[in-house]
Amino acid sequence: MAAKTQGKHTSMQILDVAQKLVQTRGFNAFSYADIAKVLGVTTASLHYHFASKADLGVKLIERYESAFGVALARIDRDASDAPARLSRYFGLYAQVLADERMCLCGMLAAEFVTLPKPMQAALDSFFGLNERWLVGLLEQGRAKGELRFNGAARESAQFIIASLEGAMMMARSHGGLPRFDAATRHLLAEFVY
Amino acid sequence: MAAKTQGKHTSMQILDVAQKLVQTRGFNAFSYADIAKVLGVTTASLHYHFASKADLGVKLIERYESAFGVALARIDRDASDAPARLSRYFGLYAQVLADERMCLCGMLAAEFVTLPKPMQAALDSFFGLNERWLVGLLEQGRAKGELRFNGAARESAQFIIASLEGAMMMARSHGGLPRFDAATRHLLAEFVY
DNA sequence: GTCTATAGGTGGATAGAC
DNA sequence: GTCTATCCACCTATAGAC
Repeated sequence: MAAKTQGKHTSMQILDVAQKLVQTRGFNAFSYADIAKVLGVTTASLHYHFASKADLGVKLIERYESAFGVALARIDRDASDAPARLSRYFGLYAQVLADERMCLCGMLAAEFVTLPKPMQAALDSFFGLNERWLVGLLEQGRAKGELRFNGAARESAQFIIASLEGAMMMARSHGGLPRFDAATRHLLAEFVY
Repeated sequence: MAAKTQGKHTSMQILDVAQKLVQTRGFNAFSYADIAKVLGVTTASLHYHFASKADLGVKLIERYESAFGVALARIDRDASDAPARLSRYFGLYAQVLADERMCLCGMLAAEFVTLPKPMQAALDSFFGLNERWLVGLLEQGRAKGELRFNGAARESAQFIIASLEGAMMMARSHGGLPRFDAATRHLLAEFVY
């Protein structure tokens, strides 16, 4: 741990704190002052790193999608059959909820109409990534006889995403992690032979 | 239409406007000024009818739950078999979405941790009503051989509620009514013989 | 019941010193 | 990069006249 880590530090810390705030309270219910309090800096300093709240929001989503992409690649690498991959995919969401957070993009989806356009576009991208990955998994799984579902894979993919986000949202206020786990068992029972 | 409707008017109008605002923007993203603008009154006047925003929020949920209870009773009266009742139940949600609104309580569930305690308690009550009604429907349907599901009815009821709220939330920003309808077809296919 | 006026607070954001 | 100081818009809420 010698050199090589200048500047990155603060921006990353800001994103970490902001992400947690959005995941727990929502984009409209946190302020620069909230972040500043946690990090012991002033709001003016935050504006140096992220000129506007909209800018911060976009960066938040982009980083989240990027990390999600890495996690999906790891699943593809480590798990070979479709049922195992699907189960691991559900596990990604469960991990977030176990930390008492809502999915960043699920929370933002609820606030969608109030968000700046650039954030809406970034959200489209995140859900697009999820959908494409799930569609690939579902089609491959069905072809191999590992998964079952009727109709277009896209419809089932959208249903799975919506159910996961909804289960997360409801679990956070009513039922906790057990309720979410029950939901994923439900989905696995439906899609896995 | 002669006498008999004094005072009720404004309070109801306020609730109507506020409800639409919460359903589209969320509780944290609307203000008394927004309501005042629509109704052509001042914010001071609104505080006469609802002393605080928290008070308004509670009344909003209570009225919503009350209307929901009436709708459920109507379903029980008009539809006799479980599949028809389930389908009608989904239709309640679809109607809300068709007006480009989120379920009032689904939206508030996303904001749960930021809400005043009395609003949280009112939300508990709303979801309790939904759950109990669904549990009754599911158990009766299974007993009659009209519906199929494994395990406790409560788990399936919670799964259905979460899926509906999630599908609504996602449909509002990504996919619209067709996506929600696809989700309900998915659920019907799963639970109905 | 609705108004004017205003209090007291917080929001995001900027200028300029260090 | 971080600070102090500040702007201006908006928020919830109240007092008191009408």
